[in-house]
Amino acid sequence: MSQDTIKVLIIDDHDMVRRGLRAYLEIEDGIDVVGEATDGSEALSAVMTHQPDVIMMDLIMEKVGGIDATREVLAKFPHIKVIVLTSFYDDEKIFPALEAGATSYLLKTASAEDIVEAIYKAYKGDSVIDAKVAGKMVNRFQHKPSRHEELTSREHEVLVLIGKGKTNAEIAEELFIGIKTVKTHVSNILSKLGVSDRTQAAIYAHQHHIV
Amino acid sequence: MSQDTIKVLIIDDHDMVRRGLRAYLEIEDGIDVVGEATDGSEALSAVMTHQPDVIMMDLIMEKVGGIDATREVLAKFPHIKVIVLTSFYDDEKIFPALEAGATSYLLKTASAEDIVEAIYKAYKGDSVIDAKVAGKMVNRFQHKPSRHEELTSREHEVLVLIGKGKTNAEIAEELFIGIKTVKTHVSNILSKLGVSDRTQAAIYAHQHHIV
DNA sequence: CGTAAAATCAGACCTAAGACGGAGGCTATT
DNA sequence: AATAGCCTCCGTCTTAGGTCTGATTTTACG
Repeated sequence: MSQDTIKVLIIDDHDMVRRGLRAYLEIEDGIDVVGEATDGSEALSAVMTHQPDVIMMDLIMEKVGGIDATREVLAKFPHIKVIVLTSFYDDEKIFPALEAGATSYLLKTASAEDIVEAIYKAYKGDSVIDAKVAGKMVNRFQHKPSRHEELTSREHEVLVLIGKGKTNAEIAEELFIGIKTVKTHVSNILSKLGVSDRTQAAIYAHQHHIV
Repeated sequence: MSQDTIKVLIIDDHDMVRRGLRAYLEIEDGIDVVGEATDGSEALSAVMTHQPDVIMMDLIMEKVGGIDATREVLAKFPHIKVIVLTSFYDDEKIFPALEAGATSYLLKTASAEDIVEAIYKAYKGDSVIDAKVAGKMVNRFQHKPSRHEELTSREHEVLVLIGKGKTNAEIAEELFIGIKTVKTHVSNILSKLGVSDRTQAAIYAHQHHIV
């Protein structure tokens, strides 16, 4: 479409960040910031209004998060490139964002050059992944499908209750099963997660946001 | 000192945020951005170099966090006003920051006007606390000193290890004390936190980000 | 229909965890 | 000098947690 200038839409609830980003991008001849939105819920209409080529997307916003917004936008406009630009790099954010179709994943510690470069690359169809984030991705591919995905639904249910600090007796009562059965589930959970007691399982549950 | 212009130092590891902030402040006649730092470790030297009246301080930075930096700076320059400007508003950040001597606490969702106003107020000695943060403070005063602050340093240490999933034996080994002693500490921790077993204590530790 | 996985329960067994009570040494504050 | 809080440790006792082996029933799938 636009051969020379890339139309960029900024979606971020931090006014300050939008300002900073604009400052970066407005001095670039090849880039034109065509609009802004302050929440994922405004994303779709902003996209329709401004017809951007690239979206700079924050992940954590008041109403609708960036991941959902990305999914929505790409469902209707699959040609748009979404660059995630956020402060966080934990597993529970990165992978859903990429699954939702984000092209690149940058951290807000990125420099102006990094960001400008990422936009040009995204426009060409290339991806830029922050080094810290890339490290996480490597782990993901080297190892496991996040062990707890192997849990059966019942085991998952039990793990959630462990994560809430329930005792076996309480779990049994809550699930209308016997304590012996709960113990069986707990044992299976522990070995599947590769941990050695319920406390570590509870920690696992919290670190993986299963609570 | 400076009757008409307030000298402001920005400390934040997000280049973009620094840009945005500068954009806000540079159009203000009464405010002069005299310098920047990208990490808490640079804070002290930057303060000595630029002699600011007000510091805009991010909390989460690579090496030295904003809370420690605030403490350091105020120890040597108690007349400086520190405005915390961050994305987070959980208990474990807010209160330590205020205890460290921060004057105001703003979120990065704040508008230009909010920030400019906060700087003028801070310079006069007034505080500005974001509404969301203020809500947390009210809770704090209505209720409790976040139970775990009653923990002794040793107990806190033990709680951290519980939060890492260690057994009593492992904790004993790691702290060079007897298992019996660990048990005593654990018992005290449980009753102080108002929980009934180590698993709940571990969950508590994670939810309050003491890990 | 046959098979495999999931869910349920049982008994025997062992151990870590936690409660309770008591106690001595250390340090800081008054 | 004395009080108070913290850290350390001991023994005893009870129970919750966890393993292992094994078994029955239900559910799902080809």
